[in-house]
Amino acid sequence: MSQTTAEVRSERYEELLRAAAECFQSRGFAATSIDTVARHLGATKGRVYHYFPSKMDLFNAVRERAMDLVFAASDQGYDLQGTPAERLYAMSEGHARSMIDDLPYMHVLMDGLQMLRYSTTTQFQREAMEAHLARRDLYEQRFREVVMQGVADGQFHIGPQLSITIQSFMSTLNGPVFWYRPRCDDTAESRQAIVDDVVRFAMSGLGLNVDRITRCSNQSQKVFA
Amino acid sequence: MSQTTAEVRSERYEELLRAAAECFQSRGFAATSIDTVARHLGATKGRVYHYFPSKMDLFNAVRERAMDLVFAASDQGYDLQGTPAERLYAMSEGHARSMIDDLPYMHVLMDGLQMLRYSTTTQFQREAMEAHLARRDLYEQRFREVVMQGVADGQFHIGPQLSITIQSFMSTLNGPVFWYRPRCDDTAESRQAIVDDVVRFAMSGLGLNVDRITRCSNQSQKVFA
DNA sequence: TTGACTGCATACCAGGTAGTATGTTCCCTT
DNA sequence: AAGGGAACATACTACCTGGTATGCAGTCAA
Repeated sequence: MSQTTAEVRSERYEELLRAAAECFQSRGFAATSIDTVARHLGATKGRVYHYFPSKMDLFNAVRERAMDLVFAASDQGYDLQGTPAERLYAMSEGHARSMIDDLPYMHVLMDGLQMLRYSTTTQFQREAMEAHLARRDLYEQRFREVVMQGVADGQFHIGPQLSITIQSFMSTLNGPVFWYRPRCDDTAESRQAIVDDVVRFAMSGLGLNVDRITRCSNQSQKVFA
Repeated sequence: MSQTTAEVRSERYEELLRAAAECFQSRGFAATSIDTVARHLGATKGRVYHYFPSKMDLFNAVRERAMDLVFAASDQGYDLQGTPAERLYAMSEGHARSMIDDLPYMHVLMDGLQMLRYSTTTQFQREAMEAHLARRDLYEQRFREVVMQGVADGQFHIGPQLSITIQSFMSTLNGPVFWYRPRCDDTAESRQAIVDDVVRFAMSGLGLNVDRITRCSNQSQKVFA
C-alpha cells in the first residue's frame, strides 16, 4: 500500500468520524441510523461498514476521539509549573474551549457517559465502556488533584464535600456543550469571551476571583485575588 | 362517572407518566419503545395508547410535568420578600432539590431540550415544542431577573456577559441530573447536603459567599457576606 | 496482462417498532 | 337487567434499521 493510499484512507476515516459525531450530536445515538451517517457523507452503508464493524464501534470511536481531544486540551495547563489556581485556570480554559471548538465530539462524549443506561449486551462492549469510564475518572482526577492542592494552599474555599464541588465545577465547564451553538457572527474573540466567562464563573465557584486578565501572545496570564 | 373512577383514572395516569419518565430517563426517547414502558408497568401497549395518542404525546406530557415541577420548586423563593441573594438562594435550593427528588422527570426535561434536533415532523408537534421552549425561557427569565437585581445592588459580581453567567449558573444547578444517582444509603440529610454544596458553588460563582447557614424548622435562613 | 485486493455500492434479511383494528371484561347508569 | 362505554389486552400491519452477502470498478504488484 502506497503512502498516498494510506493518507487517503486516514482522511476518509476522519471524515467519517466527524460525520458520525455530527449525526450523533444532532439526533442522539439511538435515533441515528447508519444510513443517516452515510447520507450525511453522500455515501452509503457500505462505506461505513467498511471502516467500522458495527454502529457501536463507530460510536465508541467517536467517544474515544472526544476523550483524546479533551485530554489534549487540558494537558498544557496540567503540566504547567505554577500555583493550583494558575494550573486549574489553564486546564479549565483548555477544557471549555474544547467544548466549544469540538462541539460535536464533546456532545457525543456527554451523551455517551449517560449511556450506562444501555445495558450493553456483549462482553466486549462492556469492557470498552469500563475502559472509557476509567479514562473519564482519570481525567476528573486531574482536576480533583489540582483543586485539592488549591484548597490545601488556602487558595480555594469550597463546601464540605469535595466531590460535589468537583462535579459542580465540571458541570459548569461542560455547560457550553448543552447551551452553546455556533453562530454565523461567531469570531475567535467572541468564543474566547464565552470561554473566559465560563471559566471565571467556575473559578469563582471555588471562591477565587479572577480580577485581571493579561494576555501575552496567545498565552494567557491571570492575576488571582 | 363516579368520584372513585375519576380518582383511579388519575392514579393510573400518574403511574403511567412516572413509568414513562423512568424509561425515558434510563434509555432516552428513541431507544424507549411503547412496549418497554408498558412492560415496566406490567401492562401492554393498549393501556399506554388508551391514555396517550402517540409516543411523542407521552413524552411531551412527561416534559410538561417536569416543567410544572421545576416551576413549583422555585416559586417559593421567587415570591420571597428579601434581597436578591436570599431570593436566588431559595430559588436555587428548590431547583436543585427538585433535580434530585424528581430525577426521572428532570432527566427527561434536559433530554427534551436537546431535542430541537429531532426535526419534529408535524406542525402540531412543532407548536408544542415552541410552547415548551417559551416556558423554559420564562423560567430562565426568573433567574435572570433576580441575578440582574443582585448585580445592580452590588451583591453579585459577575463577568461581562450576563447570559453566559446565567447559563453557567443553571448548568451548575442542573448538574445533579447528570451525575447524581440515588443510593441505598441516601438520607434526607445527605441529599440536603448535596443540595447545599451545589447551591453554595453556584452562589459563589456569582461572587457571593455563603458563610453561615442557619436552619429553622424546614425553612432555611442564610447569612451572606 | 492478470490476478488479487481495496473501497466502496447494491440487494437483501431478520428483527423490532409505532400505530391501528379488533376483541373482551367489567362497571355504571338507567 | 340491560345496554353502553371505559379500560384495557391481543393481533396485525407497514415500515424502518442493523447487519450481511454479494457485486463491481479501480489499483497495484508481479
